[in-house]
Amino acid sequence: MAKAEPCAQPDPANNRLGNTVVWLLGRASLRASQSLHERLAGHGIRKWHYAVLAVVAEAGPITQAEIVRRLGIDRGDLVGVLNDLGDAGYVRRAPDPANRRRNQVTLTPEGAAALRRFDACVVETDDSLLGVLSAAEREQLTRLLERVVHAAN
Amino acid sequence: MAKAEPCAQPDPANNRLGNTVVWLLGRASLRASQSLHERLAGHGIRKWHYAVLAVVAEAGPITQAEIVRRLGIDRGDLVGVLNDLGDAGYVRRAPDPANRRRNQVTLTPEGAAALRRFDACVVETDDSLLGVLSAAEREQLTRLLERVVHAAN
DNA sequence: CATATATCAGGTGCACTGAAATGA
DNA sequence: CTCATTTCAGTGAACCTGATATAT
Repeated sequence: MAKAEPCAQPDPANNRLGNTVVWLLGRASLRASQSLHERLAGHGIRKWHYAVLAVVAEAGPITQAEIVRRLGIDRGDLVGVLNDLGDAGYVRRAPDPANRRRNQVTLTPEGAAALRRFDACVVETDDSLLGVLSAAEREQLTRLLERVVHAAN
Repeated sequence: MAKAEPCAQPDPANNRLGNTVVWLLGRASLRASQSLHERLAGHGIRKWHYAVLAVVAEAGPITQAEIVRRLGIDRGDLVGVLNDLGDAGYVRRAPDPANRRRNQVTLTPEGAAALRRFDACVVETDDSLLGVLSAAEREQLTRLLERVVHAAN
């Protein structure tokens, strides 16, 4: 038999960071963000350009305040992103005649076409990040993350 | 019977963001980071102060380059973090006599005591973030994230 | 000479805050 | 007057690059 040492388990007090979800999430998210950033940079956009384009495409004409609520983007940053997307001809921004405080943001056909090109970046990012997981594990991870995110309202 | 519509499944093409791991990771990580940031701010430190303190405690006397390798912290930012930790009396920084290019970073007893106080912040962050998951699911998530992070070397 | 380490300077994307202007 | 919406200005933490000084 071996010595009386208690089994040489990995001491939890000796791996403070690697055992915490907050730390693992940060590292995984950083890698994923970097990967996505590189791919989107090839199209001359950043992550919020893609996200805003996607939510405008899916939620139809939408106000800026509603985009903020759905995406969590900073309200000030959104102004700049919409300026960029407008300059590129991807969206139009017009005051809502029913409530002229609001801006209605609308997707253009050019924006819809561009979004379809950008979609590949996100898919490729997920694929490259999750290559070590089986399809079932990937699905598991997605579901667990969804629940954590939706709970943290 | 209802209309001939095909079952009203959530259209995958109509939820580009919510179905991608890169996006879910980003949102989950942001929430977790904010939670940790608040708690550590109560002790007057930020996340890298904690991480550096932890790795110095666990890896004994260690050089700055090795801290960078283990944590992924920016080499320039590490200089400022070590200045803060040194001013607080939590670590000492001295040139390695065997290789005077290197600095040996050592934990002080005050640093060890402080680290034990800070540990609660990370535990509380994980607990508050993962309250919706069962213990088994929490373990699952940790394992999946570990594999993703370790694969993305 | 080249290499490794530590430091410094600068820039960027992103999250946050407060304040202003406009209109319901 | 209160409230919501948009816009603008400024701040902070984190990540990145390049350059410098020092020692191997």
